[in-house]
Amino acid sequence: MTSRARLLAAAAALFGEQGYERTTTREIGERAGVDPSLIARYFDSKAGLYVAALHETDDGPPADLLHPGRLAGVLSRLTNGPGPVLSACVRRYDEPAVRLPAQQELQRRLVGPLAERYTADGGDRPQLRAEVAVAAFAGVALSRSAGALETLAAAGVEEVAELVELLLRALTPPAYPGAGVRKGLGPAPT
Amino acid sequence: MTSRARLLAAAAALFGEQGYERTTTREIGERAGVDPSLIARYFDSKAGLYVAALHETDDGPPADLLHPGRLAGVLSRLTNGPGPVLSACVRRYDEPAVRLPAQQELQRRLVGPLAERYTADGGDRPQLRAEVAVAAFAGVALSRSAGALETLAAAGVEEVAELVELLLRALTPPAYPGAGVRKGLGPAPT
DNA sequence: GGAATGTGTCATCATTTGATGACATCATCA
DNA sequence: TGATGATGTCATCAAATGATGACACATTCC
Repeated sequence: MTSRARLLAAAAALFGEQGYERTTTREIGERAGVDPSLIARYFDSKAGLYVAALHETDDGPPADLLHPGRLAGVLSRLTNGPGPVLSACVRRYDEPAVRLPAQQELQRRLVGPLAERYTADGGDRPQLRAEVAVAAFAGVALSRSAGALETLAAAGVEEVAELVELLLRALTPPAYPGAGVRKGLGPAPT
Repeated sequence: MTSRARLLAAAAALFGEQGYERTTTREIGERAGVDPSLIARYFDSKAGLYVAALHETDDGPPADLLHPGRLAGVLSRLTNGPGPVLSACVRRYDEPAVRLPAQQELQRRLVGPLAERYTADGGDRPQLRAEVAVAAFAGVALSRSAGALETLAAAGVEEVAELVELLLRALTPPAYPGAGVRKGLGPAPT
């Protein structure tokens, strides 16, 4: 594997585990087995490497979080760390060169698909509900990997996914008070 | 106001706005109008000041997040920033001297009361559900102040509180699939 | 008055971090 | 062979940051 690719992989992993600011270029170089100065050569700067690494963790076409199995899939993929995209949801990045691309990825991968589903289901403010849903999901996923909530951190992926699914479904229009009819929600989770 | 108190207030504000790591002692000193070296005198270290500031933002006896009005209250108090306690939920603090106290405050102020309510309501794993609820709430609150989710950041407190209440209520036992009976949940939010 | 204690001011240190440039090494190709 | 460009190695810089100690000033108390 080329040094450039090694740097990219190491950066994606470390940014995902620790976030942008707490990851140092020296650390990236060490994990990649590559001199850190090569970061400047191939990506200009740490911020450039971050942006490049963002697309590295991309896993195919974005799927709805409520798509069967997707929730558990995303959760289990985050056992090694929160991932750069979800971190961007909660953190305040000072450098715009970092914040903007992360924001776009967030919208494209998670918020967008959910907003489509909510729109299709009808009801008010689908975009807002989608963002609340993603924010809540991010909170759970990040808390789980942060470890401050011990029971949550120790719980299994299945268990957590089940509860989060309840959360996300609560935001679909039928759950609004007064709208009593529940659409088909698929089989009840075990 | 004494210099010590000024430092404490400035620290509580800045730690809340930016988190622990991104807040520098010089910044705290500047906002407090006090020489940063006094931090070492009164609180030993930056970590010591953080722990002291944690209790500074304490607002009376901890109340259940589902207590009427409390949700909007907490949310509106966070307009200036996420607050140190919620940040601790999602972030991975390396220094144990910082992580442990923050973790305790989190449990005492937010998770504990919710767990009590969930326990009283019956159902499985009240502690886990309480932690998921707090994590989801933290995600929404932090995302709102982080600004990466634009619609959420622009939405009013009332609107957001209403949606978050839906989330939290979805975790009470009656919302589990198969348990169709809804207990009295109080008046439906407007 | 004078010691003692508390409080504020300043200079400075050691470390970390992102970035840069000089130089060596190697591959490709004419 | 020798030139050219890509790639790797190393030393080093400038800035930021937490921490520390020396010193001055004030207040209190005997």
